[in-house]
Amino acid sequence: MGMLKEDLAELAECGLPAALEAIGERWSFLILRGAFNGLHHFEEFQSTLGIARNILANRLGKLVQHGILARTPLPDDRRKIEYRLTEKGAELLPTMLALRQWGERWETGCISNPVLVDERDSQPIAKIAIHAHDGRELGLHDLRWMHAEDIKEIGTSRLRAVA
Amino acid sequence: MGMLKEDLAELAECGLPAALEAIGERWSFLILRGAFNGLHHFEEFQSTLGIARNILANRLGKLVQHGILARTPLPDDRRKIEYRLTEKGAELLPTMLALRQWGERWETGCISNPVLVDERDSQPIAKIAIHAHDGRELGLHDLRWMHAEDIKEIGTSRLRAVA
DNA sequence: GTTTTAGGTTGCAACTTACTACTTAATTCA
DNA sequence: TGAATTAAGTAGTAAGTTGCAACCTAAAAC
Repeated sequence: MGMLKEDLAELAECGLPAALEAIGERWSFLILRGAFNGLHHFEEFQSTLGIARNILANRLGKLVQHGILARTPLPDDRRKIEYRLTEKGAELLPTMLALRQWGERWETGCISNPVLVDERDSQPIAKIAIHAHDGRELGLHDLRWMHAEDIKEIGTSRLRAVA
Repeated sequence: MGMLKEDLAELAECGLPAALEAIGERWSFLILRGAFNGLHHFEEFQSTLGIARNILANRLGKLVQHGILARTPLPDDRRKIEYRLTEKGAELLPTMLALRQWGERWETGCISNPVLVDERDSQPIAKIAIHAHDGRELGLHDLRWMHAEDIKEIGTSRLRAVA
């Protein structure tokens, strides 16, 4: 994969540091995984993850501040607080899956429950991968770094995916 | 997305904690991003990222231990150590991109340099997304968690993607 | 053979995390 | 209604991690 040795300063501005600021602390990612798997309450997170209560309170608070989780007291039992993924939080799913798949492939060596499946046919999802704008899957050698300014728009078959 | 309220114990065994053990510490991810963008030497990482030298040494050491970076003294100047991504490390690229894209979409609000493009047509890659085994893109509502044991193999059109 | 460079290590202060016990408010139970 | 329980969170303190600056070592350059 060709790299640009220049523009290293620009690295500091990319989306990664911002993302890590929001979810890069110890436990944040595991809390999110819990949320994706159906945990919604303080005590559920605490007993499932075994995290210290003050750290959990702190992390939940930060995730809420960042708009990743929504905090709602339930109307029928106002002691109970429900933490639920917002759209912003839910959009971390591809990241989570990619990291989990990597861990399964290179660290644990085995696929673990529960498995995410396509609702239509109950078959496991494909491995998270890099695709061209037209849908072709790209390997590491099909890729290059480029300056945004140098990219020429061409007749885009089905762009819109780039966000 | 349907969740299973059971098997929370199993969460502890999934690939995520293992992955986080390897790259979940502060700075590790940014060091990797540097490696993806062409950094190879201690002083390059240090001056580009502004990380403390002892922390950098510690993190590089852990990444090497985990087989994510390879450490090679250069033959023509044996003071110089080259850190280079292994295959295992390079396979973190989808995770990195997914997280970076999320950060750009939800935190910084803008796309930043350098951009990863398809070498064939120099167009930016598609957004990292979740796909069915047959290649259809899946939204959050097309997904369900399931026990691996309950999944029936069916005539797999082009499986092999599941890892 | 002195100086410079690359890649570290060391010591210490500041910050973060973890463990345990306590608090507060809403709900249930007797 | 009043006592016990539960959900969520706070407080105190010990242990671990991070960050800064100065120092070290071996190879290369002058």
